[in-house]
Amino acid sequence: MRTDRSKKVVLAMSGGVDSSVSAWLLKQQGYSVLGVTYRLHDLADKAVADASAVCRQLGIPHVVLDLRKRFERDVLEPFTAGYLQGRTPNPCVVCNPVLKFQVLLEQAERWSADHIAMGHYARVVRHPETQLPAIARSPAGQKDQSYFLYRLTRAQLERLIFPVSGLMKDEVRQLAREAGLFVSGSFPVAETPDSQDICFIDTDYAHFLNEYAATHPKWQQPFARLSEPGVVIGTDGQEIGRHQGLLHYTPGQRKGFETRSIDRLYVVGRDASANTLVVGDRDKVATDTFTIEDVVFSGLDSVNPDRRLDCRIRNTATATPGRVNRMPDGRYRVTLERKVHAPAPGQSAVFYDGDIIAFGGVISDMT
RNA sequence: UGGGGUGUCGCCAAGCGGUAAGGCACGGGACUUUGACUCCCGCAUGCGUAGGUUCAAAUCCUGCCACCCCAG
Repeated sequence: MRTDRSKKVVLAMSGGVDSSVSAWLLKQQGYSVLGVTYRLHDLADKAVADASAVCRQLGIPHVVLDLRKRFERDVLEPFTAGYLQGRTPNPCVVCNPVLKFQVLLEQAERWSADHIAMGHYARVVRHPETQLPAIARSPAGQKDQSYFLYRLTRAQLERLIFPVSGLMKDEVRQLAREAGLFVSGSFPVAETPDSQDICFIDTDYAHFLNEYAATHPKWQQPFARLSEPGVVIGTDGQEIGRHQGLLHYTPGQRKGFETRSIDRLYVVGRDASANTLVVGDRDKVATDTFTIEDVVFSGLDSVNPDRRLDCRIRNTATATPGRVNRMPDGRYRVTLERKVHAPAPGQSAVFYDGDIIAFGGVISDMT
């Protein structure tokens, strides 16, 4: 007799603590679990081996999907193109809805499962006003990952389960210990390090982009240009130092260039045509207004200019209250109650109604 | 080779006789599923060079070297 669809779930597994404990929890709750591990790039071998070991231990089926082609097309290409346009892209924000969660949905269809699951620290709730499904912040505070999930589609949200959503990170590690989970090489799951930085880069992004460009002829020329050293100027236009190639800088950055100033200086802007880097004092890169585009609504399906919401322009920072106003061209103008440090075109601004994500968009302009 | 000025870490730069501040860069950590920011730690046995004065000199004196400016 076939398992009831409503008790079947497809879970993405990375071999880390969060997804491994998620698998264990789902099984405890009586779900029939299918573990899925993605091969997104060539750094994925360990994840595949580790996830496989956990699945074997839990006695759940495990499939490995080679998504390298899709990942390159849907994540790497836009990421690379974004840097070329002088933006500061956030690959995770794209990868989640377009690839990771979408593939789970596809796999759930194939496996006749009603649910998909991820080991993220976030909750899925319904907004009390609209009854729309939306991501909400995790009670785990510091570890909350809701910011990276604001672009998930309604279809993805409707089926989504976050098994560790009510837990703190150390509680998850404790469960891993109690469950006696091990990854490959008999290394305890509880001791695996937290993931951090871009998953497909093991050096730094500038290094990665140059190598990527080297193997993709169409990118070679433009990236060579972005790697040419040039002049650093102050906001008054005076030359005060040298930079090592505009590719290495993003708004608000303080490091990586040399000046003959005795002050701490931050990247204010880049002039690609003149190959100059403009730097200034910290207050020069703080702003309380900017524009977002490509907006995705979640908990709310529209927004009133009077509505006060909490804005996050990066995952880690505390939120800043503010309002948004729809412009004739479909973009939204953001006005915050306090200045924030260096919002960058290409980065995302996510608006929360309390703990629930109302909507979010991509920063397009600093004005 | 007449006059004036300057030489302290890769870059700025304090110090002005009492035993080398600070900022940037750089290296290492913390933080971080994006870029950044932030926070810790490290970083000149030596102050252009050779002597001298002094209990004690980057700080005073002298020679030399280098660079800059003015006057040729």
